[in-house]
Amino acid sequence: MTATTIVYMGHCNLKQIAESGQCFRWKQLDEEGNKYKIIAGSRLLIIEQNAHGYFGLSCTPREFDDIWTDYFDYSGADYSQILAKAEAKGGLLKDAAAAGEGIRILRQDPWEMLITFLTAQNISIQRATTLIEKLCNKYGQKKHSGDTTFMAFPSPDSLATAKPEDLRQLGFGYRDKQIITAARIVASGAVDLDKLKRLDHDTAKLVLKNIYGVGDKVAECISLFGLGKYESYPIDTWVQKIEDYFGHGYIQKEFPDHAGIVQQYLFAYVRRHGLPERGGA
DNA sequence: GCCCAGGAATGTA
DNA sequence: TACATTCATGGG
Repeated sequence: MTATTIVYMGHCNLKQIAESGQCFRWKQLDEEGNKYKIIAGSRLLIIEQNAHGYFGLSCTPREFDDIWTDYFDYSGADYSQILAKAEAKGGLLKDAAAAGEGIRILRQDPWEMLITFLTAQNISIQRATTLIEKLCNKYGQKKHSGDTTFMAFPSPDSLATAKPEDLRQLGFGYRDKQIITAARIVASGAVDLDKLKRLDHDTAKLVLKNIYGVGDKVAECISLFGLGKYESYPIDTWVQKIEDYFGHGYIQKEFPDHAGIVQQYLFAYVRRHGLPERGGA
């Protein structure tokens, strides 16, 4: 990689983030899961995790400061504090913190999150990754970074003019209309996703759910990964079991400002260890 | 062939 | 409010 910049990033584990289900355009480049090609919007970053929290990056120090520190969420939450609080609770929360240590909430483009989680509904993460790659190849713009060529995430304009039958042909199934109508709403300016960042969570969620195909879970994912709202709490089929275990609303009550981060730890736990033995908290 | 995959919209009671 | 059904498709 060219222009190697070495930086320290605490509480960051690339493999953990890559497997956390929030990013669909990370490609593992080595055997161990220490090196990835990341495409975010229309940017590319090669990143490699070395020992003791040091990382090699394919960008200049200035690009790291201007773009990637924000992407990796180094201007927001104090992860060590949240981890410590979860550990102190003991039981499953302690185990979840251990299972999820190193996960960070990536601050991604809300437009990209909208289309990504519309795509990912009711299919496996692996299949969603394949579909999104096809979408970028067909509707994205070709970009260059050094000697590497890559496809940027498609613009709203580009997807707004896509044909339903073409999306079907790619394998999107019934999501074709959802994606095209969402693209048209954003391309027309009827919904300004970036402005949602300045609204409170509940209001932003109402706007999102008003988009055809966006239900509770997808809205929470967009809010968490695209709007940077840590209080968002996506409840999927796995986390639903966790809710049954703790009692409904327990996590959000105990971590009102950071439920989404804890949700990521719990998700990491159930995917690795399966569901906990019995209920009660 | 059957079942599931980090769901959402619609209909029914 | 709480369930049930439908929607497409690929992979195990």
